[in-house]
Amino acid sequence: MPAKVNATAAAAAAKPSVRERLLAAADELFYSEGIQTVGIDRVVHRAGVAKASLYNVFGSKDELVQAYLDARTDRTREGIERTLTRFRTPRERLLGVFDAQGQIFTEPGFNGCAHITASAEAQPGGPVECANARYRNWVRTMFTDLAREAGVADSEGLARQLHLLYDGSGVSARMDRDPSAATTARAAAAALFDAAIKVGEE
Amino acid sequence: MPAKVNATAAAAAAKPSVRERLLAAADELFYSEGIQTVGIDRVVHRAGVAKASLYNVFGSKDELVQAYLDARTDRTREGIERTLTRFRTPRERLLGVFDAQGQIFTEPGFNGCAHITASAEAQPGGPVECANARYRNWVRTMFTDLAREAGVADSEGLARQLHLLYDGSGVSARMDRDPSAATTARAAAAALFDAAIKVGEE
DNA sequence: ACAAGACTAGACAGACCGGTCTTCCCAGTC
DNA sequence: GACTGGGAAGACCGGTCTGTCTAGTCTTGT
Repeated sequence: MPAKVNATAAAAAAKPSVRERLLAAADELFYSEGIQTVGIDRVVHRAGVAKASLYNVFGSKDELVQAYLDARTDRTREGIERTLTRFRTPRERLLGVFDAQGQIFTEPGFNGCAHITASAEAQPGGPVECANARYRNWVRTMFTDLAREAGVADSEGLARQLHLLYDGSGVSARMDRDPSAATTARAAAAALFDAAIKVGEE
Repeated sequence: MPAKVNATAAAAAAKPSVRERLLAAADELFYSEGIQTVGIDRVVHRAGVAKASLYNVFGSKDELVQAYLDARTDRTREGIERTLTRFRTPRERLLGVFDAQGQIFTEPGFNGCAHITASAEAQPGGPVECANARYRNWVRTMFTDLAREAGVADSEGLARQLHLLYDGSGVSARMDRDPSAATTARAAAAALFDAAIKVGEE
């Protein structure tokens, strides 16, 4: 057993698994060019993997897309959580989400929120919609938790407002090619937060 | 000349022109199912028009898409302007944009902002991006004008914040299937507006 | 050494795409 | 009644798509 673990670990170090290579290729191509426009052939070629392997690991393109979106969700969550460790006060942590967003916006190759883009391309009822629901559920609960920890009475209501800013910021950063949308959203979030706190104090 | 005008007017009354039928069909199909998913054949069949006629009126599918988006922009503008006539005070008119949005969200067949969806499907640099830039430019100047008329000192800054809410509201209404996103956005807009007015009074 | 499974390479099928082109019909005009 | 031009119908072309299948190679455990 240890021998096998070492063997696979060494193989993973030398070369990522088929699944990882496929996910990496799918992420690069789907995110930058769109899901519909990128065909399976380009993904497998970029991954250096046979087509049959793709259909062995994932059953269809739809499932590959779903895995790509779920991986995006995980990476986004990790990035935000890492950024939030830099902040101490609850208010800073709440607004820090938009700082993390601004950081994402300035990364090379940024092309908007992958989930919004994928939603526009996918037909309703498919696995893409499920992945998007998971993502949006996480964002909302994150905002709700941060608002509650900051002492906001109507944490759920503020979270819904901040989620709108979060989505709108992503849309603007992509369509207007304006990374400063994050700072605009942060300023608006600060005003909404302060107003919500003031209401609670009354 | 008058005879010809009467003839074309009568024909238009009896049956919309080829261009109008194509635009109507494109609007129904592109908006509800997506641009990439719907092929030219389905559009011409729905419009009751020959394929050659489409390529006579519009040079390509891309141009048809552009015309479809521009028509959407016009209809949205008319709808919002019509709604705003119901409001008197500048504050009510500013927030009335989100009332108009809420009305759009509850219309049957609502499927999100057509421009955001189209942007996700189109490749950058194409005519779709130009149509989207026109739309977004109009939205922003509308918010800026309304904010200035309401006496907001930093009308441009508030307009950018409200634009984020406007976009986020459209995204949420589509992806969460929640038309109440408009009322959430309206409440947030009211808070941001009141905060902006208060800052100006200091 | 050898068997078994994982993986690659690529042909193939069936469907659909945007766009062009031909053919035919039919209403309006002299 | 002959002519004409706009539009309808749809065949057709080259290309691309997803997904399947075959055949061969390489690795790994025994």
